Amino acid sequence: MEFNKENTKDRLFADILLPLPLPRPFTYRIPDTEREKVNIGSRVIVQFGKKRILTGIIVKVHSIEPDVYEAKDIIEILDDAPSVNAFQLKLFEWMAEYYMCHPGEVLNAALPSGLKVSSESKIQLNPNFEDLEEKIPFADKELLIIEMLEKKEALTFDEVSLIVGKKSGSSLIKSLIKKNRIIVFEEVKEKFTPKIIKKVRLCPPYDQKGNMQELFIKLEKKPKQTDLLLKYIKLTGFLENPDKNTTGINKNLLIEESSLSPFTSLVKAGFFEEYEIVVSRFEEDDEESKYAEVRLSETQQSAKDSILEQFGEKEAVLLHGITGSGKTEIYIELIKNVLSGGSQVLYLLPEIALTTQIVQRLRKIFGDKMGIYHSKFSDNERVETWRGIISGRFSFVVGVRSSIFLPFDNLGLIIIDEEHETSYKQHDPAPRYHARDTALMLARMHHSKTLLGSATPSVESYFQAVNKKWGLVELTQRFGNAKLPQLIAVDVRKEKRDRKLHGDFTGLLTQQIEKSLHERNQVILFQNRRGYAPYISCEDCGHIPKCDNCAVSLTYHLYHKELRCHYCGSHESIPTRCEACGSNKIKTVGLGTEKIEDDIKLLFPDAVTQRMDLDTTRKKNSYQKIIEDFQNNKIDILVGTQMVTKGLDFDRVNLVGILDADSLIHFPDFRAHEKAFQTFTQVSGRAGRREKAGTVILQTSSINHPVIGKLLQQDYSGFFNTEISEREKFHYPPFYRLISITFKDPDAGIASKGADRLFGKLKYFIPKEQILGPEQPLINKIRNYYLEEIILKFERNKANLPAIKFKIKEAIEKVLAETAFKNSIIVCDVDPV
DNA sequence: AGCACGCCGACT
DNA sequence: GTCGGCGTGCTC
Repeated sequence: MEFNKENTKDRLFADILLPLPLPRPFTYRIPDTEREKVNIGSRVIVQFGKKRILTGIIVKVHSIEPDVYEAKDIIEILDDAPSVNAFQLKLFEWMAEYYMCHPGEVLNAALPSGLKVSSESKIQLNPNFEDLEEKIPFADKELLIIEMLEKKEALTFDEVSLIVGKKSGSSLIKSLIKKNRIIVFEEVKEKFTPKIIKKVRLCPPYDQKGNMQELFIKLEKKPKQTDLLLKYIKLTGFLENPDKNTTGINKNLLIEESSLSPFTSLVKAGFFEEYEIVVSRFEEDDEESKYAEVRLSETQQSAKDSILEQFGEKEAVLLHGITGSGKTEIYIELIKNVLSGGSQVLYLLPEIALTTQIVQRLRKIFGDKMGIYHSKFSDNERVETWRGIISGRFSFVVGVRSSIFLPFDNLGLIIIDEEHETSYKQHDPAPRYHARDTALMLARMHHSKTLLGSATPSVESYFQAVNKKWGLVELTQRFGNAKLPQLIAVDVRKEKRDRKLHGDFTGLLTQQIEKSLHERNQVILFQNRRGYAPYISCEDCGHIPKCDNCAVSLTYHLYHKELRCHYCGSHESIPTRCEACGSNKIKTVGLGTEKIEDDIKLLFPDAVTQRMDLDTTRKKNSYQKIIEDFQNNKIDILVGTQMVTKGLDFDRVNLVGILDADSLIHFPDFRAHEKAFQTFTQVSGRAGRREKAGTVILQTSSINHPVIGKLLQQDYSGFFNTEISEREKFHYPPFYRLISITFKDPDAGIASKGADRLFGKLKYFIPKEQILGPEQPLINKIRNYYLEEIILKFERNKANLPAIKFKIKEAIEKVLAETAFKNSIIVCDVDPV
């Protein structure tokens, strides 16, 4: 409902949603000067508290004057047209309610920081300063600052520190304020800065071809300037087509390395003019974009038809297609359909997949209609994508988790690729949302359809499909003639008995690696653990070094020569002697990617081995570099973590080794089997992309484990059936919904007491058998906070969850209000992954 | 979340 | 005696 801003003489107020963890919007007065610009969804600048300046969003306009407090004025309305639309506001609200957080936290996660104004504290001389008798003494450094302010008018705190040194900066400022010599003010500025390039063109009348002769005569005795003019003519093609002068030329293209002075003379003489234009940070195609042709196979075509047909009655369809079955082409064709119908498309991908080949491929097809939203993008680039959607420049966005927040107003299709990926769930700061589930809600709001794709669907999604809530399309053949890899499990225990083990490598695996290398093929080795060894231990007393802040053993990193904590990132040097008993017999236990890399280099000294994990890909382009090297056959053996399981399609990989299947399978979590099945299937998919079938070797000590069995047969539905009955039996998703509540406190006793207290409150409205815990999680201390966990289980569609969530929040507030728990933090995670 | 106002220890 | 520790409560 739009408030009639013309027909009222009343004072107008706006409820402003602020990007803070506060329960409700705040009411500000709209100054008469801003009345015309008032729109729901527009950004405003307001003062919040004594000095904070924030960007908020107008969520309501009304004329009800608050009676218990004086509403402050909105400082400025930043937008002429809303930056946030009604769909988004509705989605934010839904997320806050569903994920048990504050709407402001959702807003904070949603708005790219380039859309928030920042304010910076600056100092200036106090105009009212009077010291006629000059009796106030100033220190030398203070005088220095005053001198600077007389020249520059205003300085930031950082600038002050630069002048007088880092330590004394703030104390000098304080002292000057005290002496009334300076005052502090807040400078507000938009963070987004458009990209501007400097251009050059000929001034009239020389923009006419006929006047060229005259110009050359004028420059007769100036060879440098003549050269520059000739260069301009040559680069622009001015003589062939004088219209080219209107678009001019990039200044730095004209100048290049040469001296500026001939150019400056030409400008001064009025022959050239310099001007600036605002350009996009993204490349633009000049050609009228015509979608490149993609030819679907018969199977793909019928899959596509089936998807469209099922969209007729269902809001979502799950595309279950084995690795290499050609899902991407189907997506592309569907996207084309929707785009030509005039609707928008969102294509969600996990972070790592976005860095790979797929984006270039889509770019070739969709050209500049396609926007990208990626966490490695700068703020300015993100704002351009955001604005590009509002302006209609982008009707199709490929993006990561957070792209569900973009200002779509007419979605026709959302594609969630690699639907099972757990990285779609945000863990740490609130909102702890799942992009897949949120996208389904977003689609519903737009009356749009959702296509979920995976080779190994999550149990939850597959359950929706087999229960006919969603449509289901299955692709069981690899595209073209590509063969499925052959999976072999090797019993590590048996090999150990038979003394066939080479360190951590079974006889079969070493043989196969040798064979692959000999055939000039490539090998991928997977180990889901980075570092050299998960921990080190003293051979004499068994002591294991632990992190001081977290309840985990420290991982041994050979390359950096340190022990590191994978939870808080702290590190220390490797001890030469046991810190408990002084023995120097310290051994490494278990294996990580570093050790595998090391051992492989010893076993196969002639092969080029590269490691790919968090530690080798931290730098911006290192991931890309490794991929390229691998693609160009500069690497024979690639050793890596999860990272090697995603979207790497290389023809020459014919062997994949899974070093230790057991650690994933036996991980203490109800989703461990699912995760193991998915991960192993995904890595296996890297082997053998063409006619030749690849080989996957799986080293395990639990050769008879059912998950291994299903995996070897690549029997997804068999796996699903076993898994789903376990889930039903033990009351887990998808039959039950989970909410995890973590109680954190720097004191272990208080954490435990607090969790008990919360439990006591919860049991009044939640049946006891639906509350698990409180219990210490496996890792019971992270970053110096002790953890206690309570898990709540609610039978699907039976409980009134919104009401229960409300009561949970009340209970939490009550507990936190007790003084004993003043340092405690309580975190709710809805649908934890 | 951040920032101010407010009450107790080690220093110019 | 003050500077500064962070504890509590509020922000339209």
